[in-house]
Amino acid sequence: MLDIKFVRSNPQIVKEALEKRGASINLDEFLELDEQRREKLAEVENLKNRRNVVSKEIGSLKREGKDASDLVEEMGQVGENIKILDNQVREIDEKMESIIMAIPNIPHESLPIGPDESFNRVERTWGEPTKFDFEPKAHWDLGEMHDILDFERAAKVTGARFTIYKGLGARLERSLISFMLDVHTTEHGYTEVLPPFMVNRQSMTGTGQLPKFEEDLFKVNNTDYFLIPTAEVPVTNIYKDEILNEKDLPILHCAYSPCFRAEAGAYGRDTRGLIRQHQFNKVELVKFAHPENSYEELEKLTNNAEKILQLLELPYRVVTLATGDIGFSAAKTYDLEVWLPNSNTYREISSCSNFEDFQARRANIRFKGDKGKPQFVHTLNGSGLAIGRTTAAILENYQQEDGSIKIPKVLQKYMGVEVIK
RNA sequence: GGAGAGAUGACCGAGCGGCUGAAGGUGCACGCCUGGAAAGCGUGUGUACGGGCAACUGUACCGAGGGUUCAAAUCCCUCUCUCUCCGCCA
Repeated sequence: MLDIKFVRSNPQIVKEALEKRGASINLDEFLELDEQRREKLAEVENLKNRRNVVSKEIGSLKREGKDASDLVEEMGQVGENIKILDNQVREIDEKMESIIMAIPNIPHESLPIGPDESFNRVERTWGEPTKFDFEPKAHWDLGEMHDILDFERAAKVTGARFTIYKGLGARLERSLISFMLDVHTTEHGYTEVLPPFMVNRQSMTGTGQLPKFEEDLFKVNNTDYFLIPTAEVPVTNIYKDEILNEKDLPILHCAYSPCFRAEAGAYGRDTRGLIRQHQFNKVELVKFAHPENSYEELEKLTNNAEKILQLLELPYRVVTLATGDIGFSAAKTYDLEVWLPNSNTYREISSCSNFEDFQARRANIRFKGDKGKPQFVHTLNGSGLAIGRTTAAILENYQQEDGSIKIPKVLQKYMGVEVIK
């Protein structure tokens, strides 16, 4: 969420930011409530002060054995008034809360401005789109050909948008998980975490999935738990309500988890293959950074994710999301897009974002140095990478004319074979 | 699932109706001491919100939410979490 003081003193900046995003929020109502709240607060605090002072008087009078019944009676009335005002303040608080929790983050000034993804800016391209002197097959066809991906039986076991990995397919998926975690922990300095795959409502609110996007989540029946849509949620919330030591920043975590997404509103899109599933695997990178250098940390994090694609020798490009395409909680996002030969296009395989203090304020994650007050940390995260889409990219980019699939050099020791045929 | 114990500041830990924002300790910061360090000594050290240019000041906060009371960390109720024992179990 945004800083209420900032909203109060810079309403124009906030309005412009919301406009760039294409979000509509009734900010004036919020500001009006804020004013009302402060009035009521002053009133009730005066009464409470009176109560505190008089209660002490009553105490000393009683100790001296004197009569205090006048004061007691007066305080009875004051107590009633306090109760009424407290309720009014709470009502206003709730209204303000529901408004500010629905306000998205303010986009960073470096973003291209525009209403949709066509305004995204390509920053750089690595490698060349893979060339074939035959018609490249789709990864779902390759998967079924080698009997390593089974979509039909998964539909029988569960439903649409689920996959059974089999044999070397399962092994490829597992190899990618291990490979990515190994690179990030040994070469990039991240500490591995294996978090819970379900979280409570508070955690979902902390990172910004709730209250606005409940329909995108799977909720576990008879509990208040949700299946995580990304490891970002449990890992970011590790330090919820904590004050970190400034010296420990930045804190770097990487985590493997399955991800569960309802994909509401995606009917008919990407219905074939591994691209859009209700359950997929992902290795996530999460950082807790000092506000002074969080944008440098974003560059590094993006580079860390890119490194995986480079080691796998998969062609990709880096794109800065435009103001209208960026996620609710993010201030700036780089998408990494991998080349998929069969669809003849780049597809998102990682999304690396700086949330600044937006999530930290919601989840109450702060740091403190030797001097000075606690401040909110900046949180960042990025996929490093989405495993299912990586598998798809490998199948399509590494396919041979006879349908066999070469295994990228760095994966061969994990796979135990050099080719799937 | 059954029985019991507990949740207090960065951390440990006292307090169990009013004089407690909270003893004591640890940690941390600053100063003294030292050639330098350790030890020792001294001083300081909560958060949020409101008001004030500021010094400062008001309110709230002792797991969360309700209640009793003139007054609650302290009494009552509900919930959450942690620990111990029993049962069950990968």
